[in-house]
Amino acid sequence: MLYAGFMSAAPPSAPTPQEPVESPQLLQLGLDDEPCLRADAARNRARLLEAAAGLVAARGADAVTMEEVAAAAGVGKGTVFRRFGDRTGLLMALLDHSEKKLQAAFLSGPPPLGPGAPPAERLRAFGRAALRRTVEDLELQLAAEADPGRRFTLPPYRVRHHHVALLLRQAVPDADCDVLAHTLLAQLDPALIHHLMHQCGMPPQRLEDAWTDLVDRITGTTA
Amino acid sequence: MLYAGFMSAAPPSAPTPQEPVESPQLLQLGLDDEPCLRADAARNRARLLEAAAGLVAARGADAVTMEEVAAAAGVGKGTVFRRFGDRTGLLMALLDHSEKKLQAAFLSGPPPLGPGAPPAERLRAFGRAALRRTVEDLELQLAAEADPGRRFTLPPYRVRHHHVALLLRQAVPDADCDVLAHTLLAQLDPALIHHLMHQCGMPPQRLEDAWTDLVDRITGTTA
DNA sequence: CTGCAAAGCGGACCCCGGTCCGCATTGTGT
DNA sequence: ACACAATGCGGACCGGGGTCCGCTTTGCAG
Repeated sequence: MLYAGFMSAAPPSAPTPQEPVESPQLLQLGLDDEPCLRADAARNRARLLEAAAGLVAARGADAVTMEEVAAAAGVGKGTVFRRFGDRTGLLMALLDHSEKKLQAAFLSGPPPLGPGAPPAERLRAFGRAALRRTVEDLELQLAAEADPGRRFTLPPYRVRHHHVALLLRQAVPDADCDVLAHTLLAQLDPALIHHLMHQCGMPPQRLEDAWTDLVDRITGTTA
Repeated sequence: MLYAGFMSAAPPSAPTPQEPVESPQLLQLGLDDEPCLRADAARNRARLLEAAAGLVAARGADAVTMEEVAAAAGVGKGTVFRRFGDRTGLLMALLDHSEKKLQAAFLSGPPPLGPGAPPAERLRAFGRAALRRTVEDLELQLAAEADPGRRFTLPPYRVRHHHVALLLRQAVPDADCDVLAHTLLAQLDPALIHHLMHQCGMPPQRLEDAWTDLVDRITGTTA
């Protein structure tokens, strides 16, 4: 399970010794953020998030430029990138709160989402929850989708994948659950949701039904 | 089924009256390309493709810049964009030939890929073929992935989706085949393939097996 | 062969994401 | 209180994708 570098042919010579960003690669399991920054840094971070949220809300995620955010927060462009790594990082930070809430719910909340219900049941609940959460701020999720290559290595995805794979192993021990989990998660991909809802005009209910049906087929359960 | 604009909040005022590009939005069903260009245009197009192919082969897809391609072909940058629309367009044009071949094979080739075999059988064959074809030039496919939003509206994807949905409707008439087809196709996504093979170290055989297994589970077949 | 509209060309230009590095701010040890 | 690392800041800078518009080429009609 080495989740290292990944840039195709980039020489891994110097592992870029300066890289605070945030939670560089590790699983974000809920409650680790903000590794005690310096006073001014913390203040700027807060300002940036606020400014970004405001601009995004006002003009839509992909009409907002990094420089604008910096300006609105009253800091320099470099500061934004130092803190959040890149555009995707900033956008993800904006989504972080609600993602954490979802994570908490399916990792340790009450059944059927959390532990306690049978796996197939939990899978169905997971899909419903994730779907609704995604629909809430679709636009932002969409804009936060990194270049296709990184998608699967981003912490939020990894957590979801780990969870779904776990449930699958309980429900269908004879399947290749690692791969299957990716397939299931694909049906919750913001880009797909957007396509189905906004371009094909499907109602959210249909997506929930499709998820349920898929889980039923794969686990062999009949609802 | 309106597949219009799609840019979230962009004013659709002027539908950009000049847009030759190629096969703007329609299904590419095999044999429509090159709507008779002017002599010089055709020559430049050929030169560009050749130059691009050369550079990509030599230095890897994402180390090649549009300006380089233009220079190598002895034309101006503007010409590249006029002909191919954007970077993705150029890359896709490079993949066009092999994609057409695959399309021909599953649309009208011999069974089990083409018509004649039972649907579940055809689905299995489709996955195998698509998988192998994708592995062949993974890097290019990866680089050609557009921004996530456009993925599902690109002609090659639409053709595949249409095909898979058709087979599904025959095999499992009671399911939501439109959505299900997207789910199946997700397992053939170049980005996922790359992740599983190059970052998780899975052998191609395992992906083929996973596809077969998935088809079996969904169609209820046991073969 | 010639004239002329349409089609195509090309490179200067813009924009934006991302980097870099000399300077300013912290906060800690004494 | 002071000095001095370490940490962070910021804006000049760069590279590459994509656009624009005046000029050239093409090829058709007469």
